[in-house]
Amino acid sequence: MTKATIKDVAKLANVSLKTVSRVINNEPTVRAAKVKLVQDAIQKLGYKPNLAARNLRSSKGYALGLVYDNPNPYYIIDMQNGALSICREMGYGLQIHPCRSDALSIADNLVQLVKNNDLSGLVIAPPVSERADIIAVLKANNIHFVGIVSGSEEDKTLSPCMCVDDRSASRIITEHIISEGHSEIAFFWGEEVHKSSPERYKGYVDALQTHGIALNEALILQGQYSFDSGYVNAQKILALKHRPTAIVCSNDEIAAGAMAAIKSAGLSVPTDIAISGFEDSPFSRHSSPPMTTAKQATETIAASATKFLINKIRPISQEERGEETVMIFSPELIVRQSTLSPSP
Amino acid sequence: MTKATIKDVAKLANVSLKTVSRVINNEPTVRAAKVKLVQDAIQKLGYKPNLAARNLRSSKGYALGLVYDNPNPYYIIDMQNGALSICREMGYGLQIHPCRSDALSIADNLVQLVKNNDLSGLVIAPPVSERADIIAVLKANNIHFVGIVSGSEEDKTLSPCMCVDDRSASRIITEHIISEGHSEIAFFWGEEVHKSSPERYKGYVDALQTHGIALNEALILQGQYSFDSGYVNAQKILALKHRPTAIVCSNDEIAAGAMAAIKSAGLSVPTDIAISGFEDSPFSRHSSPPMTTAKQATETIAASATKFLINKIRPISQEERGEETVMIFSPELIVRQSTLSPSP
DNA sequence: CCCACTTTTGACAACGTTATCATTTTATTT
DNA sequence: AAATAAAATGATAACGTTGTCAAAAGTGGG
Repeated sequence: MTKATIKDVAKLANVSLKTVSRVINNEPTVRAAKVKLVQDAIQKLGYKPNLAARNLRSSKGYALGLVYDNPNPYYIIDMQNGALSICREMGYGLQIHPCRSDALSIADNLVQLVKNNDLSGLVIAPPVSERADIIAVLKANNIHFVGIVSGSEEDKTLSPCMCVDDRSASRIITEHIISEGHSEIAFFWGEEVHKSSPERYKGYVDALQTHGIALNEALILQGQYSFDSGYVNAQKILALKHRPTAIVCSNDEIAAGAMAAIKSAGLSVPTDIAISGFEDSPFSRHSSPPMTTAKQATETIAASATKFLINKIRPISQEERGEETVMIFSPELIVRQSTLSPSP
Repeated sequence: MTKATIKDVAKLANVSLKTVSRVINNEPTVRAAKVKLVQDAIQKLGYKPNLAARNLRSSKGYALGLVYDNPNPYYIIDMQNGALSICREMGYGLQIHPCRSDALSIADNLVQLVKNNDLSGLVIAPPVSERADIIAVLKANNIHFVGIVSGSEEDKTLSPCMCVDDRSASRIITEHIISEGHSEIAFFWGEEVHKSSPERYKGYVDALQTHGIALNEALILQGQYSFDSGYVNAQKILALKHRPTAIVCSNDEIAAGAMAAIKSAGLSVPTDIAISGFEDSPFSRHSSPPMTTAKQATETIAASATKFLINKIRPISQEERGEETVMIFSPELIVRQSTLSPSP
């Protein structure tokens, strides 16, 4: 009773072990009548296949791995939830694997991870997904994976991947700001290791060019994806003799930092300086004023990536299959007060 | 080369399969000389045990599950990282399992989860860990687990568990506020399903009693662990003809909401009303003014829980063992401007 | 109704490990 | 040095599933 095996099921259904196995894996070559017999027996015994045995014989793994190196908990959680929703649907477990993408040994670590935990594949978030060397090692070791990356075209190299079109989104944000009457617009970078940051920068540049606004190097500041970075950079901007009237920030945290700096200098957002973020973190809605930002459908993207990966891994069951290797997702502009010029 | 097995190792080391197995599982009854032989062979071949085979034969699982139902990403991430640090050290994988603690089927789901994914045990965060019915089912199904709960004594029932002493921490926060000269102090609850909230309430009451301050029902408001709840409740408080001079909030998000409401009513924190939170979320440091709060060592707690669980699961290897069934952790008071009365 | 052909089925080996228990080696006692 | 106990080792049988391949059962054409 504690543990029904295929043997028990076979006995009860009066068929061979192999036939039961066939039914379980719904192989097509079993007569309908027997299928029913077996299924009833399975039902009656409450039989559950033994994972270990199955994996041993078929050399398949236990779960998928989710690899990331990202300081933003909101982002990670969305990612996890997206991946998990599909894993559950498909009967996979999900193991998480945060890591430092700048560690030297990371590629080997990932290979180890897969072997040691018998994972069937990896879903890899940026920026790990954007490191060509790591990807190469994975491919060399025949590890199934799918990456989530920033960027729209060029990087077919990194396939298979899900792409987030940060560039367009950033362009759209910037154009929104321009349409609010600004022409002196600063840009705050995040880390360069995250490819999203250069992409977002490109989008900013695109928008300026389209509207014939010249780039002003003095208004473009390097930094990290952090509150403090935004704070510090905003102070620098405030110290300029000729201040910009808007700042496009690479993410919400930077924007929050910038906003704090501006307020503590006695100025106001958006009247004195307009601010935009990127990511739509919960706090962007709660800041005062609420923050204009771009919302990535992180959960959806992670879900798509996971679905793609599982399809890739699975013994091509009939129709499913044939999804694209590269899918593109476009973040959505969310306009809030932090960029809305008071009506004249 | 692709895959070395025990057999290969045995051949190279010129010993039997079983001896190799013994070395791998460091069983004590192998002569040092042979151990060395075998280890060298393992080294040379780059041998890695096959998880599936091992699990099949020994009917053990190879990953732990982390179960939680908590809307706070910072908390979850800390939990995950704490658990993961130990898992890695001990060679376990970690599967995550967020869930709705109010779902009826949750206990069964957990049992399924363990069976389907061959998990060796569960680390369970509140509030799931606090539901006696779920715990009972787990015990009935012989599933190894450890819970993380709020509360200091009474609940030996829920053992094995790691306890967070929310009550004392809340008392300490409240006493700090009293020592700043307040005596009209409101309290904002979180959800009652989280046992942390009643515990924190008790701590608040303890402090008032100790200092001979009478409880004022009008200042005690139900709510949820959310920004909006804090906002709404603060508005209610502000509408009172006799306003309190401080609010003790059940967590940081509530506090952030309350702070926002107070500011948008044109009042100031802490001059008009002092505010305290609980949890030390990153944004509590970045709010203006920065927020007094209590910091839970979430990562440490999760790590301890995980270590405990693994010790429990493992074939008692010599010395290790004998940890307590109930461990208590005390959050630490962090004083920031939101409760500091301006010096007179 | 028989033969060739396709579909369905089952017997048995195999996956890589650990458990059991008998055997050999080493240590201890007399 | 023999006898006995203790420790170390190995041969072989599991664990529960799927892969292989041959046998059995249908199907159709003549």
